[in-house]
Parts: sequence; C-alpha cells; structure tokens
Amino acid sequence: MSPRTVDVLLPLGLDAAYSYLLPEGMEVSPGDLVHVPLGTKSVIGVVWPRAQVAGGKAVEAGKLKAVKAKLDYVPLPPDLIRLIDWMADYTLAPRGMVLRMALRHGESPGAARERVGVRLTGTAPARMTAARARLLDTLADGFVRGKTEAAREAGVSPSVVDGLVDDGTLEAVVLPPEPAAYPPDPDHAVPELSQPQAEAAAAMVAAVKAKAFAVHLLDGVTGSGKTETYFEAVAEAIRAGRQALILLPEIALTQAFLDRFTERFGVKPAEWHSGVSTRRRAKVLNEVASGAVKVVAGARSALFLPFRDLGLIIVDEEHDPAYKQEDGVCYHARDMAVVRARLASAPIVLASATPSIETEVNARRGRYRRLALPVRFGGAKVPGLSPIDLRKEGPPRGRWIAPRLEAEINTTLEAGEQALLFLNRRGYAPLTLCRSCGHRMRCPSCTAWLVEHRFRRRLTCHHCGYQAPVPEKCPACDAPDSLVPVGPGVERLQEEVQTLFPNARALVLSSDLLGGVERMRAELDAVAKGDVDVVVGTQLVAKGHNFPGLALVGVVDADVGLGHGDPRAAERTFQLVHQVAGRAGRGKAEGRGFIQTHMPEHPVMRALVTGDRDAFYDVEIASREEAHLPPFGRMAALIVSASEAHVAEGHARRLATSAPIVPDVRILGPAEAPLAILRGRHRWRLLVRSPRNFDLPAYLREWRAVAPKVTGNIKVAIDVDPQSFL
DNA sequence: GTACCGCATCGC
DNA sequence: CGATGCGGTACA
Repeated sequence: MSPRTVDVLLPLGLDAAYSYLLPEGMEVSPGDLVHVPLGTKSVIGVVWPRAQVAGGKAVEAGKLKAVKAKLDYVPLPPDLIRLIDWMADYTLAPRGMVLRMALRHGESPGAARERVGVRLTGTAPARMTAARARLLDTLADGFVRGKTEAAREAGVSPSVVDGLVDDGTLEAVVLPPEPAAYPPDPDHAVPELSQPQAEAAAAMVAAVKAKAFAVHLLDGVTGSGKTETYFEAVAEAIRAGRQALILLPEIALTQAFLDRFTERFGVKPAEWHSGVSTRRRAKVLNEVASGAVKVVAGARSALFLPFRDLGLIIVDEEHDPAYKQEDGVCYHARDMAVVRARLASAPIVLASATPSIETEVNARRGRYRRLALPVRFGGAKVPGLSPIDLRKEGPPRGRWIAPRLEAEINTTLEAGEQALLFLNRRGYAPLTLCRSCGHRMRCPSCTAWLVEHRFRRRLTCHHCGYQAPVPEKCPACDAPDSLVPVGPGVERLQEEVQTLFPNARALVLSSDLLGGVERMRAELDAVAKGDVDVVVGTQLVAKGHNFPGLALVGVVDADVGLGHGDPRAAERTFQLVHQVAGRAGRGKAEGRGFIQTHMPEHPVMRALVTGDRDAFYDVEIASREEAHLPPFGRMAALIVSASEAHVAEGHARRLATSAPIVPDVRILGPAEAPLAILRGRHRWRLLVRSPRNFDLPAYLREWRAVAPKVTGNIKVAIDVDPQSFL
C-alpha cells in the first residue's frame, strides 16, 4: 500500500502547499493545524485541500518528511480556506503569506488562565481585623466571587483574601471560564424605527432569513440611524442562532459604538482589534469557532476569524480608506468581506453616508441593493456648509482662522456649545525652513518634509518614523535661530485657538495622542461629555463619533489633497468633509459648518456647499467612466523599488517592455512613484489598466512569468486595485 | 590562512 | 519568511 500523504500550507512566502507523509494512526482533515518539519526546524502549517488540478509537480518520494503532530487548535473552516485561496489568486500574493495574515492574530493561544473564586466555609478566622470583617461581610450572601472581584468589592487588598483562605475561613474553588462575550439578546431593547429605517431593516432581515449571498448598500446621511437599522439585521441573525460580523475602521471601534450595541442587545459584542490582548484574542477566536460568540465587532483582520455559522456581515463606513491594506498583502477589506459573504452564502451590508464611487456605481447598476435613509433621525439637521473664500476674507499672515470663522466660534462658545476645527495635518507645522539660506528640513530616507511636533520638540517623518530634535542652528548654513515653521498643523492651530479664545478648553485629537486606544477613548468621552470647548482634530474626528454638544464645524483647509491630480482626491475630500460636517448638530443644537477654501468654485466645494450629493456623484462617475478608471476599468500598480535610483528605474523600464501585448490593456509609466523615496528605497511605478471584464490577475501572472529576473535588492510589489490612480 | 558579510536559494 | 551556504573581501 502506498504511504498516505497530505498537503500542508505553511505561513511563509510560498505559493504552493508542501506534501508530508501522514504517520500511521494519524487522521487529519483540511483546515487542521499541524506541526511539520521544515529544513532544520519545526513549523506550524495548515492541512490544505489537495489541488484539483494536477499541475503541481510532485516532489520525489524520498524527500517527503512526516507530519509531526496534529495540533489541538480550532481548524480553519472551508469558507476561510477558500477565502485565502481566492485572495492569493486575486492579489498575486504567495498563498502562504495570506495564510500567515489569517493566522497571525489567533496564533499560539496558550492555556487559558484558571480563574479562582472564593466562598465561605463557615469556619471562623483565627483573628479578626477590620479588613477581614468587611470581606466576610461582602461574602456573607454565599455567592462565589473571583478572588480579585471579592477584594475589590470589599475594598481590601487581595492578600486579605489569601490570608483567609490559609485560615480555612474561605475556600478556593475553580470558576468556570468567563465567556469571551455574553450572548446578546435580540429583543433586549427593540428601538422604534422611522418609516425608512423600518423598510431598510425589513429588507436586511429578509436577506438574513434567506441565507443567501446578497449585497446591500445602507445609504444614510450621518445621524440617520444607520447603526440602529443594521442592528435589526444583526438581531435576526442572533435569533436564527447564527453569527454576525460587524467590520469597522479600527478607530471607529469606540466606547460609543460599544455603548450603542450594549443598549440594543444588553451586552457588549466580542471585540477584535489591535488593542485586544493575545490571550483574549485566543479566547474570542475559540468561541467564534465553537459558535458561542454570536457577534464580533472588529477591525479589518476580523475578516479571517473561523466563524462556525456566519449569517451576516456588516461593513460600516465602507468608503473608509483604512480598509485598504497597502503593505505586505495588498487587499481591500471591504471587497474581501464581499467575497467571504459569497463563500459563506451570507448577506452583506455596506453602510455609509458617503459611499465609495465603486459601491455607488454598483448600487446604480443594481448589482447592490440600495436601502436609503434620507433624513436624520429625530429631525436633527445636517449642518449647511458655508464657504469662506480664503482669497477674499482670509486670516492675517501666520494665522489660519478667518475672521468670519473666528466670530462664529465666539458665538458658539458664548452659547455654551462646542466647536470642532478640522485640519488634516498632524503636528505643529508641515515644513520647517531656514530664513537665511532657504534650506528645508527633509527626511534623510524619504521624499518628504520633516514635520515639527512641538509638544515633543522633534522633527518627524510621517512616512518612515525618522525623528530628530529640532536643531539649534540651520544644518546647511549654521545660522542660529533661523529655522521657522511654515504652514499649520493641528498643534499650531490649537495655539491659535488658545490665543483667540483664552478661556476656551481646547483639545487636539490626532493619531499622535500618547496612551493608545484607552487614552483615545477617554478623550473622546470627555468631548462627548462636554469637558472640552474646542476640538482641533485630524481625520480621526471624522469617524463615527457622537458629540452631542457640537454645534459648529470649521474645515480649516478644505484644499488639502486637492490639486495633486489624483482623481480620487476629490472623492476623499468630499467624504472627509461631509463626514466631519456630520459631527455637528446631532444633539439638540442645530449644526453650522464652514469650509475655508481657495477654490470655492471647485466641484467638490460646490457639492459640499449646496449639499447636492447626487450631483457630485454624477460628475465623479462620469469622469471615471470617461477615463476608463475603476470601476469602469480594472487597475493594478507595480512598484519597483531598489536602494539605487537608476537600478529601480532601469528594472521598471525593462519590466514595462516585457509586458505581454493584449488589446485594450495599457501599461502606463514607468514614472517615479508618488513617494519617490521611501525608507531609503527609490520607487518607480507602473500602472496597468484593463477593461472591466478582463482577468487582470491572470494577465499579471503571465507577465510575471516573462518579466526580467529580480536580482540584488530590487523588489516588485503588486497592488491590484490600488487606492491612488496618480 | 581565516573571519566575516551580503545575497541567492531552498524548504515537502 | 528564515536558515543555509556560497563567493567575495578584509585582515593578522
């Protein structure tokens, strides 16, 4: 009898699974995690379904090693295996690297820590103290409590608990492990929905009941109650005993969101993001696999959880660029969520107030079903946006708040309301230059200016993380005290706010905030509670936070990003400003909004001022169609990088020449990449554009097969569906 | 003669 | 991805 073998995919940069002998008596199925020998060491891999096509050239039988052990971890479900295969095929990333991404977060769970509880035995303690008395009093009800809980509740130190256990007054008992999340109650607090909300909810509930793949666009203005509406679909999934995944941009996973979930379902959902501890993640992963966890609210990577019975996916803020992963395996989590929903035969809901052009086009074509929530819940109003023409009524030199905006902020503060100033620039000043010789402080390893962060007295590169102290004298001409900050960042804007409104409590909110997720949540809560008068924030403030006291929004520089010729910049600006403006007027106060711009006649500004969203989409969609840009064509970017500029350029040129010639497929470039030097590597970029109904990944694979060999430190990164069309 | 460094290749 | 081994160079 021929020996049994299995294919095992390893989480390395390998595209194919390796074959291993299966020892006598060991049984494995696709998806099982196993230990296998590789070279000198042992690695974890996943038993992969044998490829149907006999293409893979078998290795000599003598080379085969045996599977060492089957691991007692949860296996990857079939739909996740298919998702990994699909993603590898689509992105051209090695299959193993996609697997690595999917395994990363749930890896090495370790043994769950035992929870120890205590209860009274009835034996009197050897001696009594005030602390002991309090503890005994707390435990007098006879309930078992965790050690630390008992101590906290009684207001004593945990050592008091241990002391009484030693005395025999208390006995330690092993508590059943706490679940990763308690089961949400679909009927805990069913909200009263408006007519449009009820209709949208009914459509989604029907889709969940149908247990079939379908894509819905939940299209509602900010504050129209999108979340409450899709919660009804989540409730239906729970009722049916199935699971739901709610994807959110990482930063939108705030206390506010969790509170709303808790209000609706009585308990918190299981969370999944970078701030969750390894141990906790292991627990969530296990219970997602067992089916005990019903709802996961998570960031991008939650897409790879081993759901047992996935009945619904929600992608909130589907237009958010944070869903696109740009390094390593390049993928768009929203699109992959749609793929996973299809593989799991589940409905998916994309929610946004400002859908991406891609999604909007799919909705207009009828491929996605649109569920519209046209008005704000409870009659609150989206603030109208007034333009402030910086050419005519700009602020004096060295200041960035125009007199009219200043007056409006004053009015707002006098009324005891909050104001938000939005500026998408971190730090104090985006550029530092020498007044005497004109030298500009640039990053030694990127094509970028160093941004001054005054709070930390350092110059920072936002692309590679390079940092240096602000020098005393100009590094080029040695002139002392000649370096001056140019342009505003949020820190500098806050300084201006403090000068203009000395009594206002101002807070900067940007991703530079020290203290991680916890601190961020605390600051956002402080704003929501009204402990802050003026918030100065980057794009971070645009994301789904609810600030009830916010009455005024000022967009300090709406032109940031426009005018660089990137066709997606207009869409971004529109989404960002619209989203920021939507922060105001969610409470009782009517919101007001102002945008400072040098180009009030720009279509984006006009759309923002008139509030004519459809007109904006019409124009954008028409221009995309005319230029054969996505979604009317397909695109991929190839970034060639090397430590020497001419090496990168030379390889990019030879790569372009080697492209297979196919009608309607155009190679654009090579040209220097938008960031010509990044982390000391010179980058050249090629763009490939093909018709919509064309197998672009297959073309790229063909191209790669005939492309010049990659030698030395040259790297070629492929990004299918790049975000930037520049 | 050997110690060390960068990089191409291999791993079932 | 990470270990290995190769060819090359630096140095007592």
